[in-house]
Amino acid sequence: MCKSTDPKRALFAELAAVARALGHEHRVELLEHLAQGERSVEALARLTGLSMANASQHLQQLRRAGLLDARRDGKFVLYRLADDGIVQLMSVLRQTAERNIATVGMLLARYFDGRDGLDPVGRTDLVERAQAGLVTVIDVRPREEFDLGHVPGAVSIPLEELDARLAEFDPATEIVAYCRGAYCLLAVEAVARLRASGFSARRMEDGMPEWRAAGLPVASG
Amino acid sequence: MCKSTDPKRALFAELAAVARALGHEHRVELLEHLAQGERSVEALARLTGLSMANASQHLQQLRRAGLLDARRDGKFVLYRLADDGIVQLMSVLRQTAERNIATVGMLLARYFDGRDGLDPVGRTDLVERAQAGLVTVIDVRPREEFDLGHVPGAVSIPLEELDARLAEFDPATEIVAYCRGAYCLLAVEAVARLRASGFSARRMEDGMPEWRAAGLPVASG
DNA sequence: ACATCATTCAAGAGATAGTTTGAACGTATA
DNA sequence: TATACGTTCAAACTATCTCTTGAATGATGT
Repeated sequence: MCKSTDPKRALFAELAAVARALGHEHRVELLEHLAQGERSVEALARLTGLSMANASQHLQQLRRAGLLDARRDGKFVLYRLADDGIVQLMSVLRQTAERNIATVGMLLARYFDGRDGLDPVGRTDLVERAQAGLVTVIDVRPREEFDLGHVPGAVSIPLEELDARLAEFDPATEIVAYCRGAYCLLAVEAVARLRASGFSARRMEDGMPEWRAAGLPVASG
Repeated sequence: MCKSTDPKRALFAELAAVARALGHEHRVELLEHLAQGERSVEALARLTGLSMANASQHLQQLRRAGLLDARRDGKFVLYRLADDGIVQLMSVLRQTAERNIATVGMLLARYFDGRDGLDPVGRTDLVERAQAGLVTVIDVRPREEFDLGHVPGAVSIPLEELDARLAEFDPATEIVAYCRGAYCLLAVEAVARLRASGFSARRMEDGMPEWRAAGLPVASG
């Protein structure tokens, strides 16, 4: 049998260490730049907007994980990918992210689609108008995110349930949809589908994080 | 809003979020078990030695990253991989780790050393050769895992039963054993015992999760 | 209703990671 | 030798992650 418990754990730890090295936005960005060729710390710091010390530390972390090699050339230290396979790793990671995170796939697929040219609804007064029954506010994020906090009076309708639940809406009332925020297009998609079904629908500006940051009331549970 | 100052940054952040979900030893181990099929929290906690609460939290983290789906069945919550592509992601991650981290290579070498130095059998053609009677394929995982899906034509012989069932084998036919995957040593152990008993035996490359991910036929029940 | 079991939640202590700051190190040019 | 510049180091603060504990939730069976 897998008398492997010990060594297996060690292998899992190594895999996790490599994954953890990829687990920071700045390091992903650095790798993306390095995929195009050797770069100095200074060049990378400039490209990413990081401080030199910060960039240097992230690069060393990537090197410790075996993802980068470094060599000295004059006063510069040049970093490069340790292996072409790392490009493949990034590529598979991106595929997984695109399959699994609605945000990414929709961002890439429909960003320039012009589906949402119309003006979004502002945050102010939305709660009062919702509670007065003048508009229906729907939260199209996954239900777990709704549970963690949502606009008071909003109804949770994850995007995948939307088509099945069109009957719940009053055709005479305008629908306002919102989602995660800056880069999330769930609400854009929801508005497009609602309009295609004949409803009056608009998108709320930004999303939940901005709502929260604006100090507006948040309901939960 | 969905219009971004920098959509690239958002993409990097999503990639990093997925990678970070893989960036912990326990979560890698959980994924490795889930690659075999659906499992309850209790089963995973037992398999990994984690407390229920801890296992639950790691599983929820993986689900939030889009790597797992969960469904309720009676009093159990069953988790499974959200996508077969995740097996590929793990596989590429493993390749990178093995290429780049000396310790991984050393660990693997130490474990397979002397027991299974010889080349494993590839997946291709294995089904035809098995059905033509040219080889005997045995599945040495526990029977529950066999029932959830196995290589067509394979015989279920959990490792504990192997010694008692040696008489079932034709000494003239080569035996190919497989188990859970790259880190599972069930098949290595089986091959070692079969060879010690005078049979011609080899290991199949990887295991069931990779077989499934390769789109090859899977028998069940 | 009640008890039971699997799972999740909530809160807190302890550990780890990220960023900034300023100083130290190495290499090149004056 | 002295100076400039790219890079790294060290320390400190903050934020985030991990794990444990004990209670709450949800489904099942008596």
